[in-house]
Amino acid sequence: MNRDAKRQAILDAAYRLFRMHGFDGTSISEITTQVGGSKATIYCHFPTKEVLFVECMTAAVEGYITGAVAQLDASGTDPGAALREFGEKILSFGASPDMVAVRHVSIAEASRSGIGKLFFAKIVALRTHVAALLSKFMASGALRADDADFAATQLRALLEVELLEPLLLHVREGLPDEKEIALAADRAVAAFLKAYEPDRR
Amino acid sequence: MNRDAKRQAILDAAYRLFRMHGFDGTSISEITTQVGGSKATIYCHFPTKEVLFVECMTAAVEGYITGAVAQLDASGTDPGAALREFGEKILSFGASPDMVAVRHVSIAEASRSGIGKLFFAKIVALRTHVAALLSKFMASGALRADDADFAATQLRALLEVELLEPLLLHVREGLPDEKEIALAADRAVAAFLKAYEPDRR
DNA sequence: GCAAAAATGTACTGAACGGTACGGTTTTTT
DNA sequence: AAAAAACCGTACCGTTCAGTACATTTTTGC
Repeated sequence: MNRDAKRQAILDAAYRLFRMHGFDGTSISEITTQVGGSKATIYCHFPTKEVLFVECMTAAVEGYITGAVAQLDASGTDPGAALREFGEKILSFGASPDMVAVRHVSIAEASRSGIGKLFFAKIVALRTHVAALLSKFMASGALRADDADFAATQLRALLEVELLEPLLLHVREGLPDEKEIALAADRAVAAFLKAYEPDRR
Repeated sequence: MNRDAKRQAILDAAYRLFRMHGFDGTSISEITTQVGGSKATIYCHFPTKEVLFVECMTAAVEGYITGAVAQLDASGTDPGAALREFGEKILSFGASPDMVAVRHVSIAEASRSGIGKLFFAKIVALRTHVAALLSKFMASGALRADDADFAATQLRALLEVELLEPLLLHVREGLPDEKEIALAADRAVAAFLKAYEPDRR
């Protein structure tokens, strides 16, 4: 195995364990037994446990935004259809067990090495993309003209409230099925559209 | 000091430390130095560290809902004014450093002894109260008739999204000032009212 | 005032963990 | 093939921690 491949294997195993059991709940020895080799090998790639943690969580969070932005389709002309489709995709992505776990750890270890700040920055980046789409609809008169960034924030809140909080609080587990996701996206987008429909006078 | 008083003193000190540093970050010895006495005393009141944790977090979460419901004033007749007032109160309460810390720990230790489930149950209880208020407005025609429970959920999402997430992710600290809270409540309630205004036709 | 119950201090156990040392082995590079 | 780098296993160090044992003192109930 290559040096880089080894390094990546360590990161992968560490990511999986950190994601499942958090920072304190994961021991270096555990990582070595998963990835093979010995502790010394890990400490020749990463100076401390915390550096290893930050590095693999950073990569995971980077993947989060990349995957989410890919769901955005700016070609539509009807806000309802476009937002519903985006909402379903983003929910089935963001409510997946992996992503819930990443989010969980990001909050739990928020004060450790700025992993929370990083996660927040990624959310802001995603919001910017959504805001651009909303801006387009506002310019065309399909939506009421208003602060597009803030509208994107509210849309995210409406999308996430129904499914994400129960998952984060471990009240339910597993990926909700398609019907449920579609329903949640529908209810959120419906409220959002009413809140941002063009003024009727 | 009374036996009950001692027990309460232990709970208070433990609560403060757990709230600040989480479960793993707090040691029993630390609690003893804060409360006086020795470890043996703690272990004669609580069988394990986890039981102590659950007991004081449970009390804290109970207080959460009690304090929040007390903010509800069902006497008003104008939804905008009533919800804005409720929103401001609930935000300045829920965004306080103590409550943010409780929420933080509730998520971080969600899988430990069902503290997450308990927290969720309390949120549902609060939602029920808000839904009753919304129902009243829906019945009077001040709001569009719809699922009041779900409307309360969406209202909470809109209220919390602007201030709470940055606090949970440690992107900002301290209690936001009154102006900011009023603004956040205003924006959330404005969107909510638009989404739930009676149909005009 | 006395007996029972509870609180206290100290010292300890046993286990887990992060991180290091080191000598032998494999892999890569030149 | 030789030299260099990376890898491996094992043993170890120092520390921290939950929880216990026990003898002593304080508080409480009658």
